[in-house]
Amino acid sequence: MSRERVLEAALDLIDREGAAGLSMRKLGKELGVEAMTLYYYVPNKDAVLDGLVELVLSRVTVEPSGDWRVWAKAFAESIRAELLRHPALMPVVAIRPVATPGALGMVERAAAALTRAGFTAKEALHVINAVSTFVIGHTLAEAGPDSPEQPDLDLADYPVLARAVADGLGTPEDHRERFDLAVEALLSGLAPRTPAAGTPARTRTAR
Amino acid sequence: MSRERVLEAALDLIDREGAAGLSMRKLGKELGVEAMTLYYYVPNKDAVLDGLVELVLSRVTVEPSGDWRVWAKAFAESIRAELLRHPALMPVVAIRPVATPGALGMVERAAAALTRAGFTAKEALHVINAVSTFVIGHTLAEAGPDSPEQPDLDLADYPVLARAVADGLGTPEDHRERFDLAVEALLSGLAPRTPAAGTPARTRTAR
DNA sequence: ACCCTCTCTCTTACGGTGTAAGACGGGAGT
DNA sequence: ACTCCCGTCTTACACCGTAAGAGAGAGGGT
Repeated sequence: MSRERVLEAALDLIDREGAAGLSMRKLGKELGVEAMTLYYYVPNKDAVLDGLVELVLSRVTVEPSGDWRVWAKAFAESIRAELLRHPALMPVVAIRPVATPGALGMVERAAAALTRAGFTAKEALHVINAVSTFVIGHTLAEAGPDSPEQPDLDLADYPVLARAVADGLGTPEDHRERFDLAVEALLSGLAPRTPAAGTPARTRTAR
Repeated sequence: MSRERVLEAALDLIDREGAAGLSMRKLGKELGVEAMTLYYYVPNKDAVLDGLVELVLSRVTVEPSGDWRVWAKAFAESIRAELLRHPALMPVVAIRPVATPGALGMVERAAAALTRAGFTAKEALHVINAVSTFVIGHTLAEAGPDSPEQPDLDLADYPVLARAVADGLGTPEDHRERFDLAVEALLSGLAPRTPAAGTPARTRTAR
């Protein structure tokens, strides 16, 4: 028994029964142990949730080399992929900011690479923020509980919407398509404000 | 007493005590009534939450006229503004898809305007999706519970990050700045795929 | 006058939740 | 043998959402 085993079982349970289905008692049962025993390995339920988010996000990869737009897109795709592996965790991820050393390290690496591409430090963080918040927002909508789909009230007196649905809006491939489209749009619109990019910009401060 | 009064009080309570502080019993007390009485006006707690999201989102405005990028940006800003008015509601908003007639009507109007700007119906919905998911993701990060701010472990062995923070990353103005920056980037990167459009720019390079 | 029905509110109760406080067994170290 | 600590369990509390139904009061029909 260990914190890791607890987190692992919790992730399993959430994948299987949804975020609402995770309770300390059930989690204990899963591990053949009484609920209170968990508190020996984990301070409280929130810590479990935080641990899960950290666990999933720690599997995201960034490999900053070459054209920054290329690896940034791969970064975005990596986040989306890891998140989609555990759709039921999305509401949890959405809510909790991650500030673990691991996550910060990743951000730092990406930011450093961006400064090499001509961005200032602050701009670099803006880019990372834009990409990651976008991916979370998008994936939330994609993996979240699908809309109630109320029986017949929302028929087609929304012609444009109806047309789009007929053209395949909402299918899984469509989700991918609109993710690609939007990420590319976002990245293509981002650029170092200082026009002298290409080669690493000279910084005025000693580093 | 009415559904509206219930929702109003619920929003108040959430603004004051956070999303976790909203319980049927407290909400009843707020209205001088027993908890179970609320169930006469509302089928269950989830319906209250849904109602709140709808309520807040119904105050978002779109006025599609002129350059689509201009009103789309205003649209994005309107969403952000309404969401920021009730930060504690963010986690709730993030989780629940809205499919009320009102919301659909808004989407329909925006989509129709976009088709007039040269987008296909599906592309139009993609644009709306990109903008709204982005705004939600971004605002979630902005208004969500701020990071634990663990005492001293995360000092500056993250030089780029430290530099950015020193430059004002994370201040309220910075949030606005990066929102503007990102929305503009996103919009400038979006365009009807079919080049034969009404008014939009015909240059394919990002400005 | 009666009663009936409808609208609204309350009471009681059940099965769940997170977790604080502390008891208990057993192996390790001296 | 005695102590100490580690890991687990028991019990308990305050809270939650809500199912079931009782009861008060108003209003109309006869």
